[in-house]
Amino acid sequence: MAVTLADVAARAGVSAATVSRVLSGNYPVAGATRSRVLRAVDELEYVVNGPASALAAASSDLVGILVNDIADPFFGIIAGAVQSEMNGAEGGPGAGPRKLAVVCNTGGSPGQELTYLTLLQRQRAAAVVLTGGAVEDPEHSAALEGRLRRLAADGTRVVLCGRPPLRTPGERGGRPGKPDGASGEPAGEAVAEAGEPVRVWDTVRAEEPGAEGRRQARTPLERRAVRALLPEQRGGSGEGLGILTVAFDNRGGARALTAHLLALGHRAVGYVAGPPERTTTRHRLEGHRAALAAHSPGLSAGAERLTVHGGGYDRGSGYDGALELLRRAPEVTAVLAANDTVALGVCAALRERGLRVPEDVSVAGFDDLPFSADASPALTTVRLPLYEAGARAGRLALGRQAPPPGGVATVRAELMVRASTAPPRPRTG
Amino acid sequence: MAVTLADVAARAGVSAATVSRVLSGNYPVAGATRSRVLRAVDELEYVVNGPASALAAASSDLVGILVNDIADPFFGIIAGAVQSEMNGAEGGPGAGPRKLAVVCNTGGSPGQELTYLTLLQRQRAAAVVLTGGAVEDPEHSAALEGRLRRLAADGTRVVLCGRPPLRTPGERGGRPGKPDGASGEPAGEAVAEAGEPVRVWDTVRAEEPGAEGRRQARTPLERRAVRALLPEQRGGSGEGLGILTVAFDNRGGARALTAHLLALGHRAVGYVAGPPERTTTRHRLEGHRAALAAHSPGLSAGAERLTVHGGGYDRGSGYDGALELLRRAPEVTAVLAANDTVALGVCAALRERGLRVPEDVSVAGFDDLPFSADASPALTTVRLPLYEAGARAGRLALGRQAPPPGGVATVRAELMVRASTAPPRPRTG
DNA sequence: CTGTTAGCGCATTCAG
DNA sequence: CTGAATGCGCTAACAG
Repeated sequence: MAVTLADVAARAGVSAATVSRVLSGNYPVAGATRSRVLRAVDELEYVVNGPASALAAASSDLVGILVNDIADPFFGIIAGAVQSEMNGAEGGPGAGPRKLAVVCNTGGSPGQELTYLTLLQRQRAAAVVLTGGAVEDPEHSAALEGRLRRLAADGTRVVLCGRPPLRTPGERGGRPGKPDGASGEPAGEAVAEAGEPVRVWDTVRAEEPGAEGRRQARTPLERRAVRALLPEQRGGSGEGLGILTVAFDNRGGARALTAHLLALGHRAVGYVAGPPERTTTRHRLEGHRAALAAHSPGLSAGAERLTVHGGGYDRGSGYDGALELLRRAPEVTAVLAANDTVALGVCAALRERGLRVPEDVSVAGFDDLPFSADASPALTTVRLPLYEAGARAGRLALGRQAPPPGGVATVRAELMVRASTAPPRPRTG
Repeated sequence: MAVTLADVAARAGVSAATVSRVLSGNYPVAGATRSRVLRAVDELEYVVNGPASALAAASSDLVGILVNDIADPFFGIIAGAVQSEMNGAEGGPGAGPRKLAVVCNTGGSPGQELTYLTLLQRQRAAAVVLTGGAVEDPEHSAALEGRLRRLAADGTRVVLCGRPPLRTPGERGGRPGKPDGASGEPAGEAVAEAGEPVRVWDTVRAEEPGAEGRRQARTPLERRAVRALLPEQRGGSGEGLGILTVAFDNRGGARALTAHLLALGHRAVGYVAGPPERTTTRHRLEGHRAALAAHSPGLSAGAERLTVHGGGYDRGSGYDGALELLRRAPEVTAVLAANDTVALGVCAALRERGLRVPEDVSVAGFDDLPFSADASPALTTVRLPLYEAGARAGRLALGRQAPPPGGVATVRAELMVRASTAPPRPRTG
């Protein structure tokens, strides 16, 4: 039904191979032939058959981006950044060999996440980018890790963006690896120190993209031999297979934020956190607690009671969480939120209870989403360079940028002090 | 490198054909053989090669969802709904033949839109869903239409969701078609009448999905014959090729909203609209003007001056637009916004100017996004059943639901009166 | 520079 | 019910 290469070849009076060559553009073709072919392509409105092409070349131009919530700007910004890198890649005329960057919405469900990875593996995706916090259930972690390793082993580039790196073999059962210094150290100071700033790398264009790590076994026989093995025998540990990570310094950011509140004089600081099983939630909470502990053991002890976990990172969770917090600890003079969206919900709840922000209660968010700056009052928050991180993840996924040392880049978080935080009101009476 | 069907077959001691059959599940296989195969699949962690499968079967399991702004919940809700339909489809055990629903972010750019459609066509996507308003540039419309018709002709299901149907041949150069009664009639009444309510259809499961309209020419010879023709000779007009539409009653909704304001007593109603070239903007504006005209010619005449076009459907546009509006027409007692997000920006700007909502100025949005109900004040708006519309679009894209009569379903808009609108303050002096 | 020749991995006849 | 054979449309050697 659809037009094929052969049709174009016939119309241009050349062989199919020649057509293929002008379209891929990676092979010398005479100018005259070239334009003749191009014209035929145009006249016939020919569009390459992706599946056939992928089959023959053993590579596809699909890049999957997994997000936890497609309606959340946090992911929108990252995903958009990843996509923008795909386009900038090669702007050849005609049917430029652009990558098809697509986003898959897992809704935060581990099952969906796995399903999408399988689907992408089936499509032999060129790369997969997993964004946002991971769920920490051990069973799921193992399954996820397996899938990712298999993907990587099959030549799909895997990049994590905004989630911690995969645990290394030495840490089985423990916490995720922390290859840089941005993790759970004593943390006496308030400023976030990140492993590696967002440096501008020389864009290392691979001359033959996709030809680096793939196809370990070249001849058919070798391949068969490898395939006869069971998975355990095949893969090795999977380390060094090139699962890259662009991590956020959530701990450092939260620490800075809490330190800011403490410096203002707050002592009863509530925390409306995200769902407990997510890495992002845990890391931010750890940073918060670290700052409290650094200030005084007493504050640290009371932290548990002042923490409320919401069901998600949405406004509703913030609203509900704030009400619960006020019920549990009406004395709070400041509330930290899981993120900016949650913070807005917190503000709404506070206002409804007749409390002014920041006069009665200070509120702070996280992420510095676009709306935070012009909310009223403007939100004090922690800025994460979401776009830059996403762009970098995109470049790593394309192999257009050298991997960071150790495969992990931690991206700096920056405290943004705005109008929603102020010193606590002096006690009257 | 990756495991293949043949490997599984070898390990299970059967032929490749048999493995293929147990995996597709659409062919009788002995129970014993079946389980043996399944075990081999499991042991080898076999994952079907999508490209190969797609090539052989001439069909893929990719479904593309195009959105204008991935960071906008409006699209998030619709896209999420479409995706949810993909999963519910067939929950077979093992590697269930789920569709890979994937969202592509055009950023509202016509060029990107076309690029993505080409990419999806290249992948031989099973279906494509275009969501949200279209850009009305004639050149782009023509190009877009061409692409869609070719997609449809190639067997890809095309569904429009939240945008008007493709113009019919009789209307070349004119407005998009309006097959139902919800368009630009005199509009004397305030209530939105939609073409067809969101009825619950009997879910018509096609026994052999994908086997309906495709493969018009069965034998190789027939196909060659067809392909030898030029596109113009090939496609026909493209009408009846099954480009389905789930349209929103933007006009009716806007009319109802403006009527509500007029009924409250407002006479100076400002409008912070979206970008002028988008269908959604135009339709909502038309509904607004229709309601003004229905009330009195005088109001209609002044409408132009009270309309400000923003650069997008985001908060910033609302903020800027409101400031511009106040500069141009400080007498406004009510402001309509392009959508809820814009409305929030409008509120922020008004507050900053010292105007209270709704005491000094009433504000209303559009769409009824989740945050609108618990904004402060709660936003008066027009509810569009985004999730239902997306779900329906998903079912249509899968061929799981009978197409609406005429290929177009218009979805009702419902006025939601909340706290952000009130009667205008009586003039003092 | 260009044509010819083999597959890529799978679905699907057609025989058994 | 199962196996062998064929071809989907394209790319990648390998000759010319």
